[in-house]
Amino acid sequence: MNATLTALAEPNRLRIVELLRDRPRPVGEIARRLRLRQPQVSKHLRVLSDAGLVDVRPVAQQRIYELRAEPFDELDTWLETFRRSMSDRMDRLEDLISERKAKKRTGERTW
Amino acid sequence: MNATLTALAEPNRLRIVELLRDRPRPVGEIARRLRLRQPQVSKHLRVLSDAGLVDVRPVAQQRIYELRAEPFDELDTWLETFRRSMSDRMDRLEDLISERKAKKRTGERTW
DNA sequence: CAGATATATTCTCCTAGAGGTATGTTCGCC
DNA sequence: GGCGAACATACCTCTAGGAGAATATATCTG
Repeated sequence: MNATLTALAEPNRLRIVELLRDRPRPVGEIARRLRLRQPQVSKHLRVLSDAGLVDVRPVAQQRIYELRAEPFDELDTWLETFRRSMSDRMDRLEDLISERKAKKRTGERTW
Repeated sequence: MNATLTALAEPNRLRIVELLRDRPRPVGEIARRLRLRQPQVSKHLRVLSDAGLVDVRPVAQQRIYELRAEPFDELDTWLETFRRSMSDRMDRLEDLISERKAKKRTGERTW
């Protein structure tokens, strides 16, 4: 989880990931499109690979990098539980507000 | 987007966010629960606040911090488009494989 | 095998940012 | 008004990691 977030937190790595979202690509193409130097791209891809975000597939001298689904699924699951508890809290807050308004109408003391 | 990821990429900040997921809390309580020193917690909360991940609400000398929903919604949207294109690619790959198998059966040359 | 192409690795430099300690600030209470 | 509690800020130190340049490695072509 933290590995995934750390990997994605770097701006150029995020750009790389967004490039790979469309389709798998070789290192050189990524470097050209993002106007980055090849060694930097290789290094960023290394980090993404270590974090399990991408897979490599050699084709001749090229290395085709592509995204792996799992980390994104995990992130999604994590977010899901998040959005759930946050909307729960919202619901409770709204309940509290409705309750308050109701009591106000009857002249009852609120909170 | 990047601000959100950067804020969440720090381990202790992630722990703080997960603590706040349950309910809003004052600084001292966060520090106690996570066994962190108060200044560190304040600094991390500052980062989270600047990134728009939390809101503050003063109550006497306490500052109650709570999560904001928006950044998580954005992350969710971003992830959505991701999962969509990735499963699309999977679908296309599966199509390719089925097609290949079909041609193989008829003796036609594949790829 | 020589040369070209594609990529990875290494080293050095430099900056961002995390932790620690001390201090500032605000509020409540006697 | 003085004291304590809760929090923020400032300053210092130290390390992780990103950028750049040079070099190593692998593979294809002739």
